[in-house]
Parts: sequence; structure tokens; C-alpha cells
Amino acid sequence: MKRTSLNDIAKQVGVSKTLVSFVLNGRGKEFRISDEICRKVLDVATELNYQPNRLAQGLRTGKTRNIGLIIADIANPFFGKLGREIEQEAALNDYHVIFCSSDENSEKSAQQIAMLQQSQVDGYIISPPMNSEEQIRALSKTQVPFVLIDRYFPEIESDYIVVDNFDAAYQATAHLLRLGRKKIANLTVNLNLVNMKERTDGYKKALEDHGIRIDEALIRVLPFSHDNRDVNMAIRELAGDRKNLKADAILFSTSKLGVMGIECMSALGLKIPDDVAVVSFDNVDAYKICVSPVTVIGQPLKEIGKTAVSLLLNRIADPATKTQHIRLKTELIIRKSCGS
Amino acid sequence: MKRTSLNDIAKQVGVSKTLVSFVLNGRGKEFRISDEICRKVLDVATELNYQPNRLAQGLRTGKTRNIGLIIADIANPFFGKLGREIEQEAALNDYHVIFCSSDENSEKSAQQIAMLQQSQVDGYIISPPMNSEEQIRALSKTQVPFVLIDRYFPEIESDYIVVDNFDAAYQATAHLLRLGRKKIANLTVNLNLVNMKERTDGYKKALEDHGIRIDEALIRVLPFSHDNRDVNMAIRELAGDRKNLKADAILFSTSKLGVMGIECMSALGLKIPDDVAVVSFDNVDAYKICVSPVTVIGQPLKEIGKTAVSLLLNRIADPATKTQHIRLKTELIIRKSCGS
DNA sequence: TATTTTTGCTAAATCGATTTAGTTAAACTT
DNA sequence: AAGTTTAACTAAATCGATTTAGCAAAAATA
Repeated sequence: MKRTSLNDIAKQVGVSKTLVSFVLNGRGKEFRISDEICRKVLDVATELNYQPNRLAQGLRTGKTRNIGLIIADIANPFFGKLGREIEQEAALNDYHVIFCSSDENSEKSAQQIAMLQQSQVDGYIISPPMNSEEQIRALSKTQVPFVLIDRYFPEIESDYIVVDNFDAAYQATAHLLRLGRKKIANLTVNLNLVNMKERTDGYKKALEDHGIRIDEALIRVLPFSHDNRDVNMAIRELAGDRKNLKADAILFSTSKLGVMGIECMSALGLKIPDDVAVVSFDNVDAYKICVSPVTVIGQPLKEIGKTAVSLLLNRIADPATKTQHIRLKTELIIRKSCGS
Repeated sequence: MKRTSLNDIAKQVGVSKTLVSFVLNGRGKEFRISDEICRKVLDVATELNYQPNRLAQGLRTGKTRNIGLIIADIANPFFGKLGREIEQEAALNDYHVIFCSSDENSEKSAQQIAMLQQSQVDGYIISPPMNSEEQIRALSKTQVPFVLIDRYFPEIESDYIVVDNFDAAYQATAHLLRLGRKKIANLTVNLNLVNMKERTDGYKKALEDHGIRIDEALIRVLPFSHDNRDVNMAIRELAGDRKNLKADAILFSTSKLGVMGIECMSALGLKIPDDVAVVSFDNVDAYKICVSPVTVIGQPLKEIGKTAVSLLLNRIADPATKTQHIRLKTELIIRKSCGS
């Protein structure tokens, strides 16, 4: 059974394909096609199970109704959920999403941007990896709209939507301080990106504001490779000696680190929150059923997704609008991992 | 900066676009294009940052190098990881994946198949929701290759790749029995799909083989909506009365159920494994740092992904090959949730 | 020298839609 | 009856690539 084209319908009905196109686009009235012919065309279209060829449509109209999405890793629950929200919101607007996982690797993202360009996507939603500034700058020049999510480049004028990472980390740290923790560590990852920087900055500011000296030894920046040994080493150094803990609390800047970290802590026999209190960014499932359910900084994924799509579609509709910078609040979800 | 087409290059170099196409496809030698012209064309192509229009290519050649992927939900870690493997394996073969989340809803999957058809994908990898048999049958008729994953329809002749769910559940149940559990419950979901059926069948067979009467009251089939109250109710009925437990172990047929179930159990103050032992399908992160790390049935996601892609690409290359049915073994990863 | 072969290139068709600019016949004006 | 409007439809161009068929000039061969 080979595909049905406009021409096939036109032939079978005995009219021009122009007419068929008009009718199938619901513009029969507008072009004064007689009701009888309209009906016939529609009948034959369903009879032959006509499916428009989106390549041809896209080629002719210059619009694909596809948007490209570049995130770090669709298998990471944070991005998985965010991606899902974006997919859903796009679908509501009759757009489809092409997913790409960059692994925070700028060479991959460059390839992916090129591929998406070649696919003639109508716009992009991008969580840009580090060292991708030039790609993003080049993308601006193509005039195809894009919005950045999760992070952004301060020097590039573009739409973006992020959370207030500084405030989030500040609040989380303040929460730990309020509960009497003094030696609060921060485990983060060596991605040179604003969002990670803001998290550590918020953490530092909270300490400062509470009159606590910042101890750089308590700030551990781990390689993105997420090797178990690195995490293990860091945890060991911070809390390995139970009588003489260097840290009595840890703020994890990502859930991936947090999950690995807690796994290590369990293996080392460290008790949460008795030995060490824990707060982590991102409200992933794992934290709900954890040894001691983990207090987390929840991001409003649904709102991020919805807003990203709506910003993008607005800009597609009107490329001239002023760029928007949106910063959403997070929510500190208090569970048991910090004691009380 | 508007897009560069073959014609733009042709004009600038002063040759025909035919020649440009030959050169850019690396077929310069084959068509005896002089080295000098070749060089010029390539230079101008990079100078103008030429990006081939994949819509036009696809339209002309009938091949898009895109494959459609329909899974239940990209935000579900099981499908997220599987999707990622598929994306990666496809990329190695210079194919791209268009993700669709069906939510196990056959109307959505029907729409998605239609959309993918319209997008002229070269093939599909589908985890078909229930009631989608007719869609899949119709898809066969289009002659566009597809492979089913995670589940399949016994009455439909097609490639598929699944795990041995029967054996997996059998082994898990046997493991619980070996550890002395007698009243083993099975929490599953009301998806009328072979994989779920096989899981419960394996569970039953293990009980039978160990001379234990099957108690239908211990098999709880919950609605797919995954409402917290349903899970809560089920857990309560099975283990609510601690002195008089109806079940001393639970086999969760999905990790989504398992995570919710364990959350309930914690809330009810039930101890794992002391009060109730737990085994679950799917090795998700949450189980690693759980109150009592959970013994799980791990699926070989990488292999499933690789095999799905390679089956599909083989069939794209040669549609005539005999259909293949692949059933991979799972791995029982023993942790602490069953005691010892 | 005449013929054939090779070299190096191009014109035009094609994929399947959309859209602009008509065309013809009927109906309506005046 | 002649001119104008309207109704109902179509031809052909177009998007940007690929590919088939073929052309002219140069080189090789007879």
C-alpha cells in the first residue's frame, strides 16, 4: 500500500490538486468550491487514508511546526520531566518536539543545532552546555527563534527562563543554619555555568549573612563524569571520620550528585540527619523513599516547560518582541533529612 | 542572514547546482568534476555556512534518516533510560529519533503514529499501549518497518524485543520463597498487555511450583492512573494490620508502583524487610538509596536499545528478512529489602 | 583526417505540497 | 444585447534537493 498524495485524490475525483489542497485545508468555502465536490474530495481522502507529507508542506511553507529541544540528558529525571512538560505544552499548540541529549558536551550540542537547523525547526529550546556561547551567538544570527532554559549566558541577549538559583541555595542553607548546623558543605559539579555558580553563591551569601566564615575546603567541585570514586572520596573527606566530622550538613547542587552521595553515606554507615543533614536541588523520586526522606529544592517544572514553549511560540509569531528574562521561584520541600 | 541553498553556491561559483550537489555529496571524482572546481565549491559552501535542507532531501530521496519512537512516558526513568540508549545507538548510525510519549493511551499513540507517518520516518520503535493492535496491524500494511519493544502482540507478526518477564517474576518470587516468605503479594497495574500478564504468570507459577496456593486476594491490580489513594488502600489492606499481616512480601510489577508503595509503607510505619519484604521490577535510582535498598529485577536497557535499533535498521536495509523475536534475560539484583 | 571515446559539465524532471494568477461559463446589470 | 460580476475551478510556479539524460569540447584512436 503506497502513500496517497494530493494528486491521487485529484485524479480519482477528477479535479485539480489545487482544489483538493483547498478543500483539505478547510478553505473550500473561501474558494467557492461546491459542496458536492468538497464532500467527494473529503470522502476520497479518508477512503485512501490520505496523510499530508509534512516534508513537502514544510518545504513549501517554510514552517515545520517542529521545535528542537537540547537538554543535557533525557535519562536524567530532571530533564526527563521537564522534557515531558515541554512535549505536552507543545502538543497543545500543535507543535512537535525533537529531543536531543547533549551530555553537557558542546561539540554534541553544536552537531545537534546543525541537525535541527537542517531539519528546518521553527525554533529551539536549549539548555546550553558550557563553552557553547559561540554556538548560541551564531544561532541568534540565523534569526530562528530560541529560548534558553535552566541556564543562560549573561552576555547574550536572548529569551531565557530559569529559576532563582541564588535564592534557592540561600534559603536551603539558611534552613540548615536555623536547625543548628554550622559546618555546611556544598557538593557541586565543575560545569562552568551560571546556574551552578549562582547556587554556590547563594550558599556562600547565606553563610556570610549568618556570620559564618566560608571554608573553601567544604566546597567540593566534582568532575561532571560523575565517577563514583570522586563522590566517595569527597564524602569520605567531609564525613568519613565520624567522631570528628568536617561537615555536619551537605547541600547537593544536583540530584545526580545527591543520589550518589547518599548511596556513599549509607555505605559508610553515616546516619542522615544525625551525622550529616542533607538538602539537595531537584525533587526526584529517589528522595521520597530515601533512608531519611530528603529535603529538596523543587523546581516548578510544569511552569518552566509551559513558559518556555509560550515564550518561543510568541517569538515565532512575532520575532520583533523584546526579549524576556524569566526567573521563577523554587520551593523548599522540607522532609526529614535535616532533622528538626 | 538567510539560508544558503545549493543554488546560491552554484551562482557564486558559476556552475550548475547539479555539480554542486555532486561535489557536496562527495561524488566529485565519480562524476569527473575537476579538482579546482571541487575545491571552489567546498570553499564557498563553508564560507556561506551551507546546511542541506533535510526536508528537500527527504522529499526527493524518500529517506529521512529519522525514526519514530513511541513509549509510555519519557519522564518515567525506565523509558527515559531506554529512550536515551535508543537515541545514542541511532546517532551512531546517523539516524535521529523523534520521541513521543503515549501515556499508554491508544488514542494518543494513533495520533502519534499518524504524525510520524506524515513526517516520513524511515521506521518506528514502538512500545504499544493496550488497545493499539489495530493501529499496529494497519502500520504493517504501510510497509514502513517497525519493531516493538517491552511488549508485543502475539497475534501480530512483527519484530519485537522484550525481556523474559515470566522468568524474571518467577525468579524474584522464588527468591522470596527461599528466604522464607509465604504470603507473597503481587501489585500490578491494569494494563492488559502481555508483559504485565507474563509477570503475574511467572509469580503464580513460582508459587505453584513451591506448593503454595495462589490467593487471588494477594494479587492487586491497580488502575493505571496511579492515584496515591489506590496504592495506599492496597498497601493498607495487605499490610495495614501489623500484628496480622495478610502479606509478608510484595512483588511490584512496575517501579512506579513500587516507589509509591514504599512511600506508603514508610508513612504507615511498616519496616522493610522486617514487616514486609519487597522486590520490584526495574532498577531505578530511587531503589538504591531507599530506606532499605530494594532488590530489583534489572532489565538490560542498553542491549534492548541497541538491539531495537539494529533490528530496525536491518529491516530498513532489507525489508524482506524474516521477523525476529528476541527475549532477553533480566538480572535479579539482590539488595536488602528481602532480608536474608 | 575522420571517428570514437573521454572529460567536464548542465538542463530538466522529480518528490508533494501551497499559492498566485488566471480561465471559462453562468448569472446578473443596465 | 453588451458589459460586468460571480461562481467554480485549473495551470503553473515554487520550495531545495537529487538524479537521469545528454551536450560540447578535447583527447584518443583508426
